[in-house]
Amino acid sequence: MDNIKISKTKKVLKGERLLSFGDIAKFAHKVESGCLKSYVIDNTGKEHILQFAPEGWLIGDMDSSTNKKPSVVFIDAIEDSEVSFIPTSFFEDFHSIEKGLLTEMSIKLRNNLIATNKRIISLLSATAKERYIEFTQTYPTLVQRLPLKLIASYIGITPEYLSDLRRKIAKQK
Amino acid sequence: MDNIKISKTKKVLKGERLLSFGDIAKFAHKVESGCLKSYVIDNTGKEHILQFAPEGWLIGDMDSSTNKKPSVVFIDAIEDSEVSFIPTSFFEDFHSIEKGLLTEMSIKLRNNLIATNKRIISLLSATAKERYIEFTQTYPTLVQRLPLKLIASYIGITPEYLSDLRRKIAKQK
DNA sequence: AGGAAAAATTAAGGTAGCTTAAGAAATGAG
DNA sequence: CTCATTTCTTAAGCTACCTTAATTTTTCCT
Repeated sequence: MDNIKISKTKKVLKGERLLSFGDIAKFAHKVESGCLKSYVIDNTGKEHILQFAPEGWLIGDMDSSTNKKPSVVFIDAIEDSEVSFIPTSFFEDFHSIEKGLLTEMSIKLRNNLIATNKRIISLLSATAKERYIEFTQTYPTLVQRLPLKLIASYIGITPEYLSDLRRKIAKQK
Repeated sequence: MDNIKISKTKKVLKGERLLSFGDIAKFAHKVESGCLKSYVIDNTGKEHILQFAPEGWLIGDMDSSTNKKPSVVFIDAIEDSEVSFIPTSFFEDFHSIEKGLLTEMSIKLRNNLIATNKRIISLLSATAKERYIEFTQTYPTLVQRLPLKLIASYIGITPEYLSDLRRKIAKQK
């Protein structure tokens, strides 16, 4: 959260892991520079990206940190990054949080929920092509910055099929 | 929210609509009895269910009510229900909300976000069969109560294909 | 600059899940 | 109880998207 100054920032290199499957998340992270991703790995070994976190974004596993459960997600740096570590104990008990901060948190939770719901709508009701176009419109800066295979993973298709789609989209112009 | 007593409850009949595409949501709803659904309709005219709200649940379109946008979702009663109407003005400005209620809301937002994230994981990384089994385990009472075609819509498949899956699941026992 | 690694493309063949359509079963209204 | 409506099932043919694998292009490292 913007108000939390208690955490030091740390440099992490591309490829470094901040949370692993099975861990109980002790920190959330605010990205100061660079970019992180959170993702799951399915039965067949394939990676599915839940979130990208470029500068200014928060990332973590709320289920693990809130409920002290082993995490089902991984969090890795996908660029060299500077990241602050926010102890999850900090917002464990909402009752003990000062009102201003709680308000700020609620707004973030609400916005996050709205965004997450949009993604569900998209996954349920749009084709792969539509989801790709939507992604490029919603996150134009990420499109320029991230490998296509990560974008494919985020929108729920294979890199090969995304490549096909891009060719078709380019052709029809 | 549990604390909000200001809203009267109203009976709504199966099939009645509480929110339509294009409306700006003026109310959220707490279901006292019965069941509601929220859903979108895609380009091809197909319905995709975002949420079921049986007794005790809240339902609404947060994006529309927060941002005063025309809604992209519909909310209908799927059983005869008793529903309370919570004016969205009530939680429009988080700063003006009393601390206890804000805490309660934050916890609900957080839990909702955790659940919503699980659904994204499921949509990205599980097969239709796995999603169906997951649904029956997560919402056993809804499975007994709802038409299968609504469950199919929620997990993102057609009723015909769900029927196939159920036959295969039954056979392999 | 040069070689290795990562990312992207292309193409052929495959499958999960969809479409259409028709019939059977269950539910509901009068 | 009966007719109408909704739900569920079955099956055949189809398509969006996947798998595998090979090639090209780009990026990265020293």
